[in-house]
Amino acid sequence: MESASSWEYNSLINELTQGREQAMQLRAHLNSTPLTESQDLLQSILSSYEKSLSILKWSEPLVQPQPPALPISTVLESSLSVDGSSLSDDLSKSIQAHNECYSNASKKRKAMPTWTEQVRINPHTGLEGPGEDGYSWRKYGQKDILGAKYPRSYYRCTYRHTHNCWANKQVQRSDDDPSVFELTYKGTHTCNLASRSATLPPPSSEIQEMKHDYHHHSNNESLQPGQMIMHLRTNLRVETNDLETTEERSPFSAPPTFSSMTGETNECSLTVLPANDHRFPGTYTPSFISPGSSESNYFSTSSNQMYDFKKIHDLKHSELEQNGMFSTNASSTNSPITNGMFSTNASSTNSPITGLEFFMDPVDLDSNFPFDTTGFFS
DNA sequence: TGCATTTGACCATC
DNA sequence: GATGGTCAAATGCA
Repeated sequence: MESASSWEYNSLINELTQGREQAMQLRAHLNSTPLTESQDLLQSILSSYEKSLSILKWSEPLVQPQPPALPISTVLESSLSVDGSSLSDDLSKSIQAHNECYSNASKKRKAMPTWTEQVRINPHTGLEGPGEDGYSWRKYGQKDILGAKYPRSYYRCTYRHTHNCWANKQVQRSDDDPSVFELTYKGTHTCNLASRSATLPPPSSEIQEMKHDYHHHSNNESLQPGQMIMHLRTNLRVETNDLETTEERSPFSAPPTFSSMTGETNECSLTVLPANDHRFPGTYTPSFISPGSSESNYFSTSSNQMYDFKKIHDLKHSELEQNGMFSTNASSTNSPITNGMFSTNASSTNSPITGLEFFMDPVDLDSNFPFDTTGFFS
């Protein structure tokens, strides 16, 4: 069904695509002369185009049913981690793969959606870990797994009884790389933002232990934000399995790249491995971290709550202001790209992912779109 | 004292 | 019977 809005949508896609192509040409020219600042700026332009295209493509009216929402971090990651010449192709393939995966998964539904993430603890800062998705988890069991070097921990949402939230997750430390944790999420949170604890609980015991070890053996090194971003970009890996349709979830959080699909089991695996792609200087991080001071003033892009971004996206500015989610303060100085930057707050009590930044290019945000970065640079 | 974690036991599935 | 997942009493901590 072709409509005026559809035509406008396509025009917008075309315009953005054209702008991106031109920016990429400019980058090719700039590559011959190492002008770091210009390239950073150019990268931010490209990122903006990619994000816009991603969002537009995901928010396009899809053939029913829509795919389940998947981590927006992976959407953003995908748009940045591919080489500059095939961004659209990769995104299209990802969307197609995701849709196929979803289609397969729908044939064999299980009781709860299940997906897996792999996260790595930063050896120097301990900034990344499985307990840092913004939700409040309560450990209810630990089990030695056959063939696994480390025990598996079982967590459930703290608000299981109070808010009837049946989200679970399992944390399994990797045998091959002890700094890597595999997180298996089962079920989606129904406790939502409003039910989350204002002061988030401490990270998983495994993470605290790891952080202790790392800090003990390291020389109190700390990575600069850019380094942390690159580290995260290099190590972030997200897999999804047996994703279920959840109407409340948004296409904004769909995974961009399905590296593998196992048709027989209807398991869909997503791998986002930026690997050694250093062409993009890390203008994203996958997680928004709670400032820890309010339940409603943060959102995270972690797997279980990617749809939060959509919720925020759907909010009118007035609503955002009323909720105190954002206020204007663009005077951040700790980044080469200062305009329109999200920066995570380092005070989240249960997250070692601190000090990370989420850059937003000016074009992404309405000039009236308020953000409060006041507490982000403490 | 209340809450979170630990850990052995129990249950379900293959 | 083996294994994974969950329960619940015991324990620890602030």
